[in-house]
Amino acid sequence: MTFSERVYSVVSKIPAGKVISYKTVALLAGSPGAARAVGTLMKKNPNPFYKKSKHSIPCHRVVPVSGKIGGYAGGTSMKTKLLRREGVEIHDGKIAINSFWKKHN
DNA sequence: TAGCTGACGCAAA
DNA sequence: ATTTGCGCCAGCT
Repeated sequence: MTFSERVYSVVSKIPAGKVISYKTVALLAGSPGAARAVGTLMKKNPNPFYKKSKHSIPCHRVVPVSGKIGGYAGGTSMKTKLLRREGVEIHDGKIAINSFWKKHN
């Protein structure tokens, strides 16, 4: 199991309506300080969520710990729309703290 | 093998 | 509250 495989595995488990930070993904993937590397992987994402296959990766649900939108291959405005469509609360370009996914719950 | 890059994070200013 | 600088790590020339 490579780092990238673990990352994609974690991201694919994020429930709709919730988000997770790059940092947390890196942590769950077993490499605590690889937040930046996670971003690289999302950009290279081989399975965009809209394919809706069971292997799709909802990369739009991965955001910065700062609560801002962060980047997105299809444009940040698109990323915001997608998140809102799934029920994520975004006010003035900031994601509500309660929208962050917690692995327990 | 050796740099270079970036959808990040954090601390200092 | 913002902006800037620097460290980070895996992937890609």
